[in-house]
Amino acid sequence: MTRSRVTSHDVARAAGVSRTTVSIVLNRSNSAVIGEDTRKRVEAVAADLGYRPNSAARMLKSGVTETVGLVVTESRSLSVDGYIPLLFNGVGSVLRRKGYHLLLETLSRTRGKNPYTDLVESRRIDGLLLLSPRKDDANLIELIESDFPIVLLGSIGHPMEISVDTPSTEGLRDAVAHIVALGHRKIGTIPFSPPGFSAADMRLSELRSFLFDHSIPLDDTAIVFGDFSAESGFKATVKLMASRPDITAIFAGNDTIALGVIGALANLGLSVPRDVSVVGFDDLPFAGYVAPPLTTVRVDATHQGRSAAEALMLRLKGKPVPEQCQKFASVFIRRESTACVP
Amino acid sequence: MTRSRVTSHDVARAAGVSRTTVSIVLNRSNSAVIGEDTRKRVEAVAADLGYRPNSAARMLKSGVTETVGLVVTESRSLSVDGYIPLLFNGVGSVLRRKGYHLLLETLSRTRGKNPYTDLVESRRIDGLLLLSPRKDDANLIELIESDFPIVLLGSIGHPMEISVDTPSTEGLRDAVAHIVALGHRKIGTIPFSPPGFSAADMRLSELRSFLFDHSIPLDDTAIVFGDFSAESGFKATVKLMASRPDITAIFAGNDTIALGVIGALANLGLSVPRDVSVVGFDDLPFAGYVAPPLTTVRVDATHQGRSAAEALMLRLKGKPVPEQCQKFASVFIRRESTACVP
DNA sequence: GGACAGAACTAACACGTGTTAGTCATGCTT
DNA sequence: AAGCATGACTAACACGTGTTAGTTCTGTCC
Repeated sequence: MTRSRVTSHDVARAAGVSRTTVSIVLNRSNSAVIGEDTRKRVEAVAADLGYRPNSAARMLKSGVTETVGLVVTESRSLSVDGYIPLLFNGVGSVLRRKGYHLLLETLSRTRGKNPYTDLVESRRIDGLLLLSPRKDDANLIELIESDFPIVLLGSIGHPMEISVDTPSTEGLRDAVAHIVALGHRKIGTIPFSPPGFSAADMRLSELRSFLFDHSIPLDDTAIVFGDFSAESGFKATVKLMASRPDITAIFAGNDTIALGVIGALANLGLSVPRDVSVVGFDDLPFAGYVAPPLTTVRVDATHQGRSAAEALMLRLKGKPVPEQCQKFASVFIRRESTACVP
Repeated sequence: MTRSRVTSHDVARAAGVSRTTVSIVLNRSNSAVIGEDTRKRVEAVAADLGYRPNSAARMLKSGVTETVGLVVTESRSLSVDGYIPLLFNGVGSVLRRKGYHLLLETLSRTRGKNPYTDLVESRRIDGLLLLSPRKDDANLIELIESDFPIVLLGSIGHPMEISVDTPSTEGLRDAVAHIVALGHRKIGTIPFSPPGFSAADMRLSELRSFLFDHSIPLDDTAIVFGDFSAESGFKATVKLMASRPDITAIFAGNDTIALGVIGALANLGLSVPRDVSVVGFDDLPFAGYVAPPLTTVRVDATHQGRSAAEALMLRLKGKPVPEQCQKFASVFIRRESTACVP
């Protein structure tokens, strides 16, 4: 199309050898022994002509695309949550090092059938990273059981799955202990997504359970669901404080929501942390630098991305993925958005 | 590898026709007329067998990959700036509709030679979207002049370039007028990146010029460079206020930096907007929901992404890209992070 | 002196597709 | 009745690569 490309045939002719020889030299294959001088000459000519193997031809022949897909469901809303970019960074750094490419697929919920199956069946990718998998995804389960290399970021509890998950347990437990120690008893929460997403569901049930350990109930009036964004945090807080003005501490589903929570409280004339304490989640890069600096639970998104990519690389080589790479501890980070109950 | 795939050959045999007929039917080609009943039969068999054309073979034959590359330089730091995800969203929505795929490439600055040229020369993509291009990028200039389909997000002023840019002019002018009307005369700024990036450079020089129109100088002591992040905004503000405690208004390079600015001011015991006014940039989704809601200059990132993708689609079809699609006005958004000079 | 091993290569196939040129009926015009 | 357009297909090539199964040549061993 744009410019007539230089093929291995051209290199062969220019170097006065056969195309096979060129291929063997450039791929460092040892299916045949090539003399030192010939090898040098071929390499020089290839560099001189600026030869680049056509990736499509190579994929076709070898069946390997050196590409992995990263699928982001629209619900794990790409645009408003600061978590995903960090994850990209982690994934990207590993893939770059391994010479792999990343095919980013954003799903609209409307496309009902076979969302990522297309990628797999058209042989466009060697493996798949899937963000925020859903348990009720029949295509996904089929894909997992077909033994296609796939790594989940977040678990759906399937026995054959390989997942890299960030359970909130430790950090959240410490956060609850911290809040309770400060004297708070009337506690609300704004999960980062509507029910159905495993990570949010798990955080919510863990929160309930840890509070219960301190004999503090978390009833439905204290829960208003958000959707990743600061806007949802703002609106949920307005609703929450209208129905439960007695609340003195709020667990936000993520740091972005926490920003909205603080914004809404300020709008209601309440100061953080003097009147209400706020705990975030994720410890996004901005968390320590806003007003007030966010008390939060750190989940290392970049690390999760790296680990997922590394797990997939292992999987692509047919090697087993060690269990201990699949879980990360979270850590409670105390800053200044929490204080004693007024 | 995983499972022996079903090829067009299999479909042909199962339907009792030739492979050519299968290809013609499924591609709705009109290089030959196929009878209605045959067509139905082929389609039924293909669906039944779950046939998916092998993309590598198709690429090889047609020379079209139906993939575009999106290159993000590391400096336009993916992880800390909320602008890029919005851009992705815009790009993604267009590509999805057109049936294109997105190859995301993150560059590390260290890889000196031919960063994205590889993608192009290995014929892995049909076109390229490049974020934050640099004027001193020799590879880029060569690529543009080779007539490869490439759309820049941000301009480098090359006569042959096609770029989708978001000049800050209108919104920034209004923002300056607003700040001046509030009585501010001692004004500082924290650009979103070190010198060298065209967008940041342009915002800075426009800011200087608009201030000059009101006879207000912007000398070097009032400028501390940031790097997209809230952290950089925080630290730059600490430095700025230490050397110039007389400043009463700060133009932040983007909204994320503005968060850090507000955080730092709070840390210094200064309240926004009572003691110092802060103007953000971009109007990211959280801007209206933080405390205080950010006065900012709106730049529609999603729209920019969409337009860039559409421009590239046109370019790929060999059609001209209309000039008016390549520039967007910015809009001043007044919220509550600005107030009268104390 | 012939067998033989190995070095240094090459001819030819296969990967799965899209497309061009060609075949063979069949019905219609003149 | 000969020509001819048209409908309905198919054989065969090309895309650029990696690889298997040879082929030629040269020096060495019995």
